[in-house]
Amino acid sequence: MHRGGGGASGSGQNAAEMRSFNQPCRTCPLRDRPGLVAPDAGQREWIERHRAGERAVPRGEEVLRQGAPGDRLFTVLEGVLMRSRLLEDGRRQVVNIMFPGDLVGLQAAFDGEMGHGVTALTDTRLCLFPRDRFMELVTDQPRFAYDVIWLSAREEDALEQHLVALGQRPARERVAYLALWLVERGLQTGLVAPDSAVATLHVPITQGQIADMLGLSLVHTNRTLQALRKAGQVDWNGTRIAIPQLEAVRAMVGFDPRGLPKRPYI
Amino acid sequence: MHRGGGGASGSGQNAAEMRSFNQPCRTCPLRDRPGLVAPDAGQREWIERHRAGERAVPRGEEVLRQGAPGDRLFTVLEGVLMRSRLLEDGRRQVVNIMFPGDLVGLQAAFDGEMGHGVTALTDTRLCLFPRDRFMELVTDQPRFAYDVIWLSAREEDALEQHLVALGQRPARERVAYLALWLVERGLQTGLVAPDSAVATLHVPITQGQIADMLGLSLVHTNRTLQALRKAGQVDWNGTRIAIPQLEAVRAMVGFDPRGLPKRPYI
DNA sequence: ACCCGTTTGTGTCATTTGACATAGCCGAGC
DNA sequence: GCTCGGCTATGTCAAATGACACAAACGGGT
Repeated sequence: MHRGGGGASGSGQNAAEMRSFNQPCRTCPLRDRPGLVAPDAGQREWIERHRAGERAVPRGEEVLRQGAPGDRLFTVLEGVLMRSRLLEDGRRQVVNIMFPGDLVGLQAAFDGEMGHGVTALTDTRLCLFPRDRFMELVTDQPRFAYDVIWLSAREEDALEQHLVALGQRPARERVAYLALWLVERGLQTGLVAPDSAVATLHVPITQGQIADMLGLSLVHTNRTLQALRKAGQVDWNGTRIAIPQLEAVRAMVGFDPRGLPKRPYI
Repeated sequence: MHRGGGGASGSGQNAAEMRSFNQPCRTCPLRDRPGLVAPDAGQREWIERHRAGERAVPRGEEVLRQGAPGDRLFTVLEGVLMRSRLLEDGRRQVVNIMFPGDLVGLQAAFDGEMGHGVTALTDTRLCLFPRDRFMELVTDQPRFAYDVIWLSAREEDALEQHLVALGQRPARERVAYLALWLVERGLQTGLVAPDSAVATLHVPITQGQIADMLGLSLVHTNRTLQALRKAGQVDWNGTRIAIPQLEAVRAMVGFDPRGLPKRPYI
């Protein structure tokens, strides 16, 4: 993990640490998110029939462990999570960051086993579907099939963008890219105020996690963050990403505004 | 593209360079591939009704151009293709390599516009679906929806693996990883003889393309290839990837045998 | 057989990034 | 208020990788 240094943490998580409860879809916190299209009443009814309630996961907790059986799927209702893969020797790659509305665990639903772990970066609420019931939903209701494919395609697109960043961008651009990507996702999901002078996303992410996402060493990540801060381009401390000149950073990173259609969710 | 050097190519491709023809699904070349599960007669009938014939694309030709309208999808019937993204300034990231049975163009079917280009590495045959007809197929026939989601999940998994390679592996491991990944895909799709003493895949890939896939410079890629060759681990020339000790390389790369379930196709 | 553009190979040097060591900081728990 | 562990910061040095320049091999077209 982030090239030496750092502790293993490990964190003895178990299902008991999640609180479980149930709210009707009518009151789903996703309903008013600006970048999301809410399902209609008919769809909500189907969802309510197939889901298995909600889970609250506190910040830092592992939601799904790599290698665990892929017997459930989640929609993120509230909060931000991190998806990461561990190598045999302890190196870690953070693969993507998940925002409200995102569907988590799809790949393992076929593989049988989670290829990556999922950890809550903030306190989080999740909407749980047992695998089999989810599959019923998808095969019985074409509209959901369509939406799942839609979400899949978007997730794939995000991974492609990250791949480009890792493959082609030097450290500075890479960090700026990630900051921008996160803020844009925040804008989409209503976590970033669209009108404030400086676009700002509040999420606690350590420099070690940034390093593990961007394939940089912890030390170099630290120095790059400072350079960007001094240059006034990106101000990223442990809990807050601020991008003073959004347009300038968009230009540096070659931001593609195509990435902002309204997203469905389930 | 591969950090300076190299030519732009460009290649004046147009639809006229593809030959178009039609074969019944009964004779689809994918039917006997070892790692694929063929659709049954009922499914074939639906596919035949929705597809718009085949295309033959010669090696080197661009099948889909980045930025083009995403109004069609392909299943790869024969051959190997490359999916890549161009940055504004000419840098290029090869995102993935597509094998027989893979579905191409799904993401653009929603975005409206191709986020990446697709180029044939070998002479290729494709099975074409107009976007709208494909969507009908998926929404009318749950079985297809399931398979498309399955393929999506697998593609996502592949991109995650590549992401790990770019983020966490040094050049040598990276190249070995890619060689292994390609050979395993070849085994799965019947392009690599499973019983031969040395696992070998015949695909013309230039060192520049390898560099652009792994985020290495052309020169460094060249040197790394030579090192691996001298070490007897991977023998990769422009047209042929041979892995003398498959197990040794699998160990070096931490190969996860979970990745080899039979794949559906459409 | 010849030409010419592409691809591969090699030497030398510059730059980026990583490693290690250490110090300051900050929040959680006693 | 103190201690402790993880996080952030900084200095110095080493290693991996990239840049440039050029030569040799290859391959397709005339």
